[in-house]
Amino acid sequence: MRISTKGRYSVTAMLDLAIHDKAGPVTLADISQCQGISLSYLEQLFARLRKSGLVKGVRGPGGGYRLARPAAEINIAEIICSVDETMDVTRCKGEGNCQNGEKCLTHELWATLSNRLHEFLSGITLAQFVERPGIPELSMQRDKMIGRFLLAKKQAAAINRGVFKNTTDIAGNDLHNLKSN
Amino acid sequence: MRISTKGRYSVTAMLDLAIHDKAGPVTLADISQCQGISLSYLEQLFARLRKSGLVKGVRGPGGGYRLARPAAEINIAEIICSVDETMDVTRCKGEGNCQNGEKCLTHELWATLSNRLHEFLSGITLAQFVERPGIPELSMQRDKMIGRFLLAKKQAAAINRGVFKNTTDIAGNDLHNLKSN
DNA sequence: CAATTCCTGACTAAACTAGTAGGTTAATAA
DNA sequence: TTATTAACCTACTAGTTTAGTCAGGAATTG
Repeated sequence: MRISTKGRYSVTAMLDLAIHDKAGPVTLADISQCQGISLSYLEQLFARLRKSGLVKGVRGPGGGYRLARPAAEINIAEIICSVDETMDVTRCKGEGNCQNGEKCLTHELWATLSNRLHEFLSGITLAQFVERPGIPELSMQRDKMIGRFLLAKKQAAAINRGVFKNTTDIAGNDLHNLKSN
Repeated sequence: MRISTKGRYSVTAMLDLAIHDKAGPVTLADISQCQGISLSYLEQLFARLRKSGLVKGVRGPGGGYRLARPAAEINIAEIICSVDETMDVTRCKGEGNCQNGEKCLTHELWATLSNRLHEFLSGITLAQFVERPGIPELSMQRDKMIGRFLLAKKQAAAINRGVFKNTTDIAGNDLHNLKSN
């Protein structure tokens, strides 16, 4: 496991998705502007997130990205691993021949530490962050302030088209069961 | 906080130091050979560890590196931070102006996660790993197997010179109070 | 004295980061 | 139907970091 800016960008973007998940897809252009990350770079990161089955893209106007699973079922370790391909844990590459055909001790110790770190990050879900008290209100307030009108517009349009009639999208997770690309 | 191979190398090397601390200084050449890390690269890493006050060097024949403090007082986060200079946590660099003069939400969330990670790694000491059952025995056994005779020789020589008479070096931590470079 | 080992600085190939550029494809709105 | 939107894809790139080499100097020991 390795944690760099790449992983941080991805976690940040995924949190953004999780916060706005109920309002429909979030465009990369939106995230790019809000978080100060270049659009093309975001596209590269999201290509990996998509391949890992963490997000799904919705094309066309009103499209964007949304979580492929409920926020409660996505943990931080997954996100980081999908963009920062795990670095080789040991020098001997599993062969374990660094000490006369046996694994040397420190490798084993490091592997243990590495596992513990992974377990720790696996235990933290996106939902845990989004559901902290005050976050939804703050989020909505700030989106209005900065000009994320797109989401509001999209949501209104969707309601007009009757999109929300047959799903519980606005309230939660049912949409996650729909088929994707 | 960022975790890369650099940090892994350092943690691995520090664990090696901790394991052999009772037998006296460990040479970088030793670690280099055992862990498969180039000597000069190790020297660069140890320059930082030394500046951070985590290790101290002992020059001359029979010299090497040893922990500057007892293994129980050195945690993993310190080691990683001393070689992998902490990356900037947020885009707005503490100015918090990324959303109309306010910190944007995800930055705050990421900062929280980052802190939790740091706390987690701070809570793990070198001693916790070294003192796991069976480690000292395994360590000694393997050192003999692979040809870490240097340590044995050094230790014998030290005993002959009476080095261990006035300290509890062979048993523990008293040597840590001696002055260094 | 010679050998050992830390210590320092300059240099470098390869990899990674963070982006740019220039498209194509699918869905929606006019 | 046509224009627009936004995902999706590929190739390229300046700058940084990684992981290392090389060449020497300084302290300590035998």
